[in-house]
Amino acid sequence: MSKPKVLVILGPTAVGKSDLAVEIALSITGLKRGIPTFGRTGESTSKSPVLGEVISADSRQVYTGLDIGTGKITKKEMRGVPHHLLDVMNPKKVFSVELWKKYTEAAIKDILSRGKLPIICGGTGFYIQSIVDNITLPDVPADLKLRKKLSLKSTDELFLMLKKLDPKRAKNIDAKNPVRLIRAIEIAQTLGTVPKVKKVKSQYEFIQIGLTLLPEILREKIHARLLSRMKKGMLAEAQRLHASGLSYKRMEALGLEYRYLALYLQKKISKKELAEQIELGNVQYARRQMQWFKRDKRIEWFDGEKKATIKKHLKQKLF
RNA sequence: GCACGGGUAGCUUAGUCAGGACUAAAGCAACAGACUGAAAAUCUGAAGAUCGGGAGUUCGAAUCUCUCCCCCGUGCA
Repeated sequence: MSKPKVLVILGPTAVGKSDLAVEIALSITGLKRGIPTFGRTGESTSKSPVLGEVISADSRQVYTGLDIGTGKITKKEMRGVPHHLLDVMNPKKVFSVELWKKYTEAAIKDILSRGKLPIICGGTGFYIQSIVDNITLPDVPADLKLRKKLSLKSTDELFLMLKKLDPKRAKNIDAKNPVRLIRAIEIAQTLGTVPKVKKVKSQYEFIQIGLTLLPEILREKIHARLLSRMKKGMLAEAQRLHASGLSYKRMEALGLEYRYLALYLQKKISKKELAEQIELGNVQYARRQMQWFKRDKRIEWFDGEKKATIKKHLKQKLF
């Protein structure tokens, strides 16, 4: 009895993951015992049922109201393909890997039970890894009060604290990273130690497809995308978010477009800097994403512009 | 053209007044890397400069003097 298959489409920002996911979802023409088959044309007719559903793996698209700036897929672009894990949290609150994993597990189960193919699509490597490697992280809720208190301390002080609480974790932690240190202290204070992360074999078989583009082409796409987002009213979106109570501080922490949009709205940077910083930030982000992905040797990489090749490959792979 | 201001890593600058541990510092970029309930976040590392060129004064010059070159700014023509 083979495991149910789950498709994963990943890659850096702006390679065209969302489009491909929808296309693949639409090109599945049948399922044999839970295994998809593909149509010759690669296009479903309006009458045939959609047999793939997309689960977003994007740490910012989970938030409501962050639409233009995150490049969230629109209803029209979905072309009838159901999407999960979009708009599940208010941006004033903090989402987490654990939550994503929990929701995603439920979504996969649900999609499979209806005889369809789950397609995880996104660029947040940590989220994807959490489900592919079936990681169990310590079950300690965020203590915002504690975090606030600890955030006033220096990294040296934090490191010393952790060392006292859990010398083992202190040994391999990044001693200069406040975010990591605070989280480790939070866990150690509740559990006594920071337990080792458990990796359990997943009940699913994940097929990870990575999309890449030449750096110059990616850069061009990022540039073009920025212009189109500005035209679509990204600035107004940020204003709307702030008007609805999202602090600039929080907006800055959301990163990339929102970080610089927040700075611009506070008049800390000029319009020219806004554009430059967003573009640069995205290019750097794409590199960081690749840095993460390239560790996972199970990912099969394809040129993002060669969709036909990918579909052909999947046709074999999924059978 | 004359006068004053300016020329220090790819970029923006600190240091020049009062020469000395300057064997030239920082931020950003570029490059490499980490990541285990914040991941578009957070963090690390190494590299990078004959201090515009030359001459001089001095034990010692990015720093003082002379001279040449370059760009911009302001004033005078």
